[in-house]
Order: sequence, then C-alpha cells, then structure tokens
Amino acid sequence: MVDEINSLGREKIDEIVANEYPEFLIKEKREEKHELPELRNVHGRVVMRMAPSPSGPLHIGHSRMAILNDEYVKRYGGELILRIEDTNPDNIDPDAYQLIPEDLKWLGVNVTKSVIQSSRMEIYYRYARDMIKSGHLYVIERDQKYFHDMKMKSLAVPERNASPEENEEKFDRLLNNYYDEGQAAVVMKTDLNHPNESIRDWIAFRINKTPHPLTGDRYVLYPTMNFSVSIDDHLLGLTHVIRGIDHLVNTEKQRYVFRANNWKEPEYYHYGFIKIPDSVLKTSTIKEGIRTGRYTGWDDVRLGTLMALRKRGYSPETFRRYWIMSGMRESNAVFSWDIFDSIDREIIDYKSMRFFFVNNPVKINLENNIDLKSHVPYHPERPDLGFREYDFHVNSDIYIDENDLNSIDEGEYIRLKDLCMARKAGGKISYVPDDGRRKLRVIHWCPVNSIDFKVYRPDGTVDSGKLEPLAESLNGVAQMERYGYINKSGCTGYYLHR
RNA sequence: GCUCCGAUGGUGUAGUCCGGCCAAGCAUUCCGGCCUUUCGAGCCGAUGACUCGGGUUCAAAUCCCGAUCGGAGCACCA
Repeated sequence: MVDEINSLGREKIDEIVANEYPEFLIKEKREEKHELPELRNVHGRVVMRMAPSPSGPLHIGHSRMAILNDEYVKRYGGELILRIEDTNPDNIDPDAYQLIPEDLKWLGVNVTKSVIQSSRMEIYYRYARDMIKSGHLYVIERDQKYFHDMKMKSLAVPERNASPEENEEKFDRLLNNYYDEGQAAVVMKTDLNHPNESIRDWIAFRINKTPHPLTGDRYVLYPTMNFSVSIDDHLLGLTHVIRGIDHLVNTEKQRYVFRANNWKEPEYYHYGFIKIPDSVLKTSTIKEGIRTGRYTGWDDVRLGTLMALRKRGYSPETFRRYWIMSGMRESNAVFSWDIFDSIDREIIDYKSMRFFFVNNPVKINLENNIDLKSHVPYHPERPDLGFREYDFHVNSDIYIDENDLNSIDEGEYIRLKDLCMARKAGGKISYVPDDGRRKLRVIHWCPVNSIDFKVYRPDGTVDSGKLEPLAESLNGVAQMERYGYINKSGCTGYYLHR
C-alpha cells in the first residue's frame, strides 16, 4: 500500500490530496514558544547554584548563567545558591562581594542562600584529609614542571605511591606553612592513562601566600576550583549544574571526586559561548581603565557591565527574555544587540513618556503672526498620562536641530511636530498657516526656555542640546522623539537605544 | 599536536533524543508598501537556511560513517 502510494510521485499525490482531502491542506499557524527545555531527573525540588569569582561586578555574559539557573529554580521550586569562589587571593576585588549580590538582585534573581568559599577552608581540609586516608589524594614536593612532564608521559611521580600516613604528614606541613609557593601541592589521583592529559592527576591544593581580603594570612593552602567545587556541589546538595562549555573538561575532572567518594553526581548542562560584540567586558581591562581615568567607574556607559546597562535604562526583564530565548545550546553564538534592544523596546515603550530633545540646537524665529499653542500627549497611545502644553506668542523663537535645518530644501514645507506648518525660505524656517496638507516632513523642536541637556552615548560620544521644560522634573526612561530612548537623571541622560 | 564539543537564512532560535504532520516555524535585521504630526509603536509583503560527501530506509534537518569548518580545554586561574 505504502509502496503503491509512494510510486505515484509527489505531484500526483498532491493532486489526489487536493481533490479528495482538501482539509489536510489547511495549515495551522504554528505558535512560537520560547521556553527552556525540561531538566533531566527532576524529583520535586531542585538545588542549583551560581558560582562567580569575585573579580568584579557581573557583566552581561554572567547574566546568562544567573537567569538560566534562576528560571529553573522558579519553575521547579527549590534553592538557588550564590557561591562566591574566592580561593585564588590573586584575583579578588573586595568590592565584588557587595556588587555581585546587588547585580543579581537588580536582575530579579532570587538567591535563597549564599556561601563564600574562603569561609569554608576547614571543610575542604577535612575532606582532603579523608581523601588522603582513602588514598585518593597525595602530596608532591616537586616543582610543577617535573610533575607536568611526568603526567604528559602517563608516568607516576614517586610520591604517588606514598602511604596515606606519609601523605598526611606532608599535608600537615603544607597547612603549617612549611613550604614556599610552588614547592609542594596536593594532587587528585585520577587516571594517568586518560587520553586527555589535563584530566590525569590534577592539582587539588596549592600554596598561595598573597593575603586574602577576607581571611588575611590565616591560610596559605588553597583548594583549586576543581576541588572546592566538587566538595561544595556535593555538600550543598546540588541536583543540577548549568554553566558554560568552558567547564566541560572541569566537569570531567570533578566527576573523579564524586566517584572517589561514592557521591551522587548532579546533572550537568553546558551552554555555548556567546560572543558579545561592541562590548568591553574583560575585568582586567575595565579595572585598568578605571585606574587610569579612561572610564568613570564600573558603571561607565561604554562598558558591558550590568551596572552600566542598568544606568542606561535597560529593563531587567529584557535579560531574562533574551536568555530564555537563547536556551542552553552547546553551540557558540553571537549576541544580538538588535534583538536585545527590540525586546527592551517592547517592554518599555508603553511606559515611556515622550519628550523633545534637540541635539545641535540652533535658535530660529518662527515669524508667526498669530499666537500658537502646542498640545501633545505624553504618550501617543495614552492620553491618560496627560499633555505637554506650550504657548507661543507672536514672533517666537524656538530651537531646532541644525542637521534638520540643513536637510530641508529651500522652499520646502515642513511640519513642526504638534505645533504648526512652516516653510524654508532664504535659509530660514518660518511659520505658515496650516492648510491641512499631509505627508510633510516632520521635525521636532524645543521652546526657548528649554534646559541644557547632555546625553552620554555608549560609543563614548556626548550629545548636548536642549530638553523641553516639562521634562526637567522627570527622571527615568523616556523616549526623545526622533532620537531614541534615554535614561534621564537630572540634567544628563544616558542613551539606551533607538 | 592531543582531548572533547559543536554546525538550521545576515543574526538568534524551533525541530534532531523517538525518521514521515518540515516543500522547515518564530523573532530580529535588511528591502518594498501601508498607517502615523517621532526616525518609536502598529499593519501588509518580499528575500533568505538544514556545512559537504557517502551510507541505511519506501521516506533523512533528524540515524550511521567520513571530510570540512568553528570553538573550548591541554594552569599549582575560575
């Protein structure tokens, strides 16, 4: 039967279907849904975590892991742990301990519990001691090159076979500050024949004598991320871990700790890299920029930090929708400011009041022979918000954008938005009575008593011009007609997007 | 070089696990038009993709093999 039908050929089949079963040709419009996929092995509540290192505040890239984890905890219920990973004293900005939670709060991420790894050192030591006793950890007293060369060749260093007692003795020496940096380390025993050299016996603890911002010089032996993460993921009861593909190999390493202790492993997910164009994100670059005065601070609008994006007026909801839309694919992608801004516009448009901001202002006289009145709603679709009203007596001055002035042809009729018709003659724009004609070019304007206003753009340029008086007392996100959305704060504004 | 991962229009995604409803959906951008006293919003339309080559099958974006391209890791960083 099937063979018979298939042998008919596409056109013949279409013909038969069209004649005899026309109802099959009606296509339902498929709904688009941007939902995150279900997680594997969810039994009731989930426990998830975000694990930033405190090297600075969060940037737009970090917001992905925060949103993804938060979304799932919101969906299934459970705990969302913020774990600050500060086990490398060389890479800590003390301010980050405050800034990170503030960023998360602004994003609407509901952290139910916070832990700081540097306050859990005794826990790591205790588990290390246990794992030394069970033969999973050993201490080397060698420079790293020797150790590294040996494992590249799948060879065991002699210490690998030392007795637990011997290792514990050395471990105590490590704890008691007996060695200099680089002279000794604690190693996780994995598999020297693993095809991926970096997964073979990896370093679990190393010496670092840089004073720690929180614990000072109390400790000199710090766990590496792969060790402390494994211990904490287990102890905190993580059910699901979502992080970037840069951790793919780390996940493999951490599994050895779980297996060594017979612990139940969380479900792991890794999302791909996102290239974020036109953004300064690198913490070291930003820090250096702030130090040299190139940037005004972490919230400089030229930066891609959440602080900067917040200052420009982005809605936290935009981040959420964007990252949910991006999902958890392992393939790399390019961040789209177009899409991001479009989402943001959708969110803010309805609640943004409209104003006139004239950039590059030039004063002109309207030469109006009658009094004029402008009566404009604060929002074109929302008369409930009220109206902006300005009165103009005979021969009023107004400001218009010099670029507008120059782009109007001699003799051309234009419309000054919500004010009157005008015509360019002899290089000047003058009032003409409204004859009701349509489709004229529309330009905006500002009354002479407008305030001086500056707008800082993310590309580093600054627009300065005139802002209509009724906008003076209002702060927050507003739309400057024919210019774009800005976030206003006093006499300055920050450019959001078109 | 070694190990691992990935590949759907310009961009982002849906579909891939469990082959047929996919002659491939949605969003965004660009282009054309409408509407509009904003360059915002809205409406209509158009262009545009399953990396390539084999294989399996009645049937492949989907399964298998290979190639190509891209990415990550190869730290006593996270």
